Amino acid sequence: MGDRDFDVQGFARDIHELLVLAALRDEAKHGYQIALDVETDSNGLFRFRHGTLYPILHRLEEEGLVRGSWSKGGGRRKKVYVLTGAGRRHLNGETTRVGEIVSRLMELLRRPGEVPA
Amino acid sequence: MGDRDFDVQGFARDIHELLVLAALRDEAKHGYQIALDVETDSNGLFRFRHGTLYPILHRLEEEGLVRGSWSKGGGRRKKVYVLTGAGRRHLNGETTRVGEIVSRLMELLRRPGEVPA
DNA sequence: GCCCTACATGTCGCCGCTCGATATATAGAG
DNA sequence: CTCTATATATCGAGCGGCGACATGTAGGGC
Repeated sequence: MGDRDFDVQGFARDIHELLVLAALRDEAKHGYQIALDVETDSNGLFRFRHGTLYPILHRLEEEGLVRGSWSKGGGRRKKVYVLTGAGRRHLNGETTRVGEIVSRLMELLRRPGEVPA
Repeated sequence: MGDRDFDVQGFARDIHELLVLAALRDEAKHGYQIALDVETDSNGLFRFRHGTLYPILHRLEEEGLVRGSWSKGGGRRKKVYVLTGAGRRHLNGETTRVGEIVSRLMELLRRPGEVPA
């Protein structure tokens, strides 16, 4: 089991990384688009400031979880990212792990004390 | 609605604060005991380093969510904390809020690829 | 009596991360 | 030709956790 212990800082970072990977699950997108989509899909709950987003994208690319390429089509210069195989596996695996952690967390927080409901 | 947007840093901090408040839900405890209990209750998943725990306790006391008093009984000097009314309300309210956030998060992360028409 | 470990609390500096500010550049509207 | 939205990038400030350091006590083994 993934019983390695929990790192709060890494957890916050992971949430952002996973939101990016999830946004790329179905189609390739450039950074700005990812930010817009995450905000739309979450009804404004989750949002990326660009000072946060771009460094994350660079990090993910370095780790081989996404691959970016500059689109040279006549329009604006955009760096389009696609999910790699490793990225997709990471997304699935970490989603499961995060799901287990939050489920255990909520269990502790909601535990109604000595009186079992 | 609680549609104010999401702060990752505050979220990580809140998790630690809520774990402390939850540990105090049923009985008053001193800091060291809180650390041991959280670790035990979570099977080692969540743990507090004391360099993290004590500052949090001080912060919670300043905010009036817990009240601490030095136990003078013959034993070691311990600062015993009890949950205040405000602390209990905070625990319940924030637990609900965190629950909603993680539920929306997992929804986004687990969303099976939209089947493109 | 003495040492060593577990208990118990506290502070401080480093590091990693987010965020706002700043910079640069282009497309399209008016 | 200016103004705004698009689009990417970097840097400094600030926040928060973590490891290290500091301090002191209780109790068991010898």
